[in-house]
Amino acid sequence: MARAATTADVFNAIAEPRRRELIGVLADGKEYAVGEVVVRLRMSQPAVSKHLGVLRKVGVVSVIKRGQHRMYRLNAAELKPVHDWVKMFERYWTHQLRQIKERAERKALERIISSDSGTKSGNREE
Amino acid sequence: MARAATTADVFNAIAEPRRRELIGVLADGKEYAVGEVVVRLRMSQPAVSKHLGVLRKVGVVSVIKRGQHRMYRLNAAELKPVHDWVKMFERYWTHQLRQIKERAERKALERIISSDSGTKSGNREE
DNA sequence: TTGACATATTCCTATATGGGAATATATTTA
DNA sequence: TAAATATATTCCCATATAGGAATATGTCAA
Repeated sequence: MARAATTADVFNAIAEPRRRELIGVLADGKEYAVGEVVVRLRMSQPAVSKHLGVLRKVGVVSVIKRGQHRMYRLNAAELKPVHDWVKMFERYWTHQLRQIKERAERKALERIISSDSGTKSGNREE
Repeated sequence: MARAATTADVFNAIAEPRRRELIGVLADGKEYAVGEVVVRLRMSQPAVSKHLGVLRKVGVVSVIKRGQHRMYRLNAAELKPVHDWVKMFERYWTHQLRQIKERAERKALERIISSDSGTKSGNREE
């Protein structure tokens, strides 16, 4: 099997740096025409259109026609799955002092345990 | 140019669902041998090794040899860039009531504006 | 209608993938 | 030393890219 499509889910869609930049432009919640994004990011127009297309397929942006322009708007709620997933690890870098303390305690505990029964690399249950 | 390598950065590395599952196993902070992961996720051993290899290249996991085992441990701090980036959009889905109210206000404002000067799709500065 | 403008789509190509199968490389044990 | 065990690596291939260039499509204005 090949790599999953960029349009497979939000995680794949935002893996591309240019697309994150794109989202960054739309981050103020206002709507932008393709041409505006082209100017701001100094990308080619087809590139912008394609990237916006990917983001639209996963729902991260939405479009409405207005005259000859297509106005793109961020649909930030679609980024929530990413936030939810990575939030699980928040505690690893917040509260640095508490974290350092806990790590020290854990190491001390490991020392005590390993001076106990040996190295058999036991079956960590199951 | 082709798509960026999965080892290019954390965003690309975690785009693959199996790798997020892998990280999920290591999420308790303990160290795991490859074989343990193979059993827990019911993936083939080469697949696990390869995925762990990707995660190691971007620094999300670290390895130490212990006997004939390679013990993998999560290096959660490397996920912080993802957290930092997506945190910018937190406000869009928290405080739902406030959010709904703001959206209503915005729409009302837009109605007022559009009944004003027309559709010229003005140059949003710059 | 014709032309100017805004955007999307198609065609191209080098590149990397993920998975399965087979195999190589340790390391422990008998 | 040889077998067993744990893990990594290689080879294979179908698939999808991202970007540039060219072009198609759609919309407004004269």
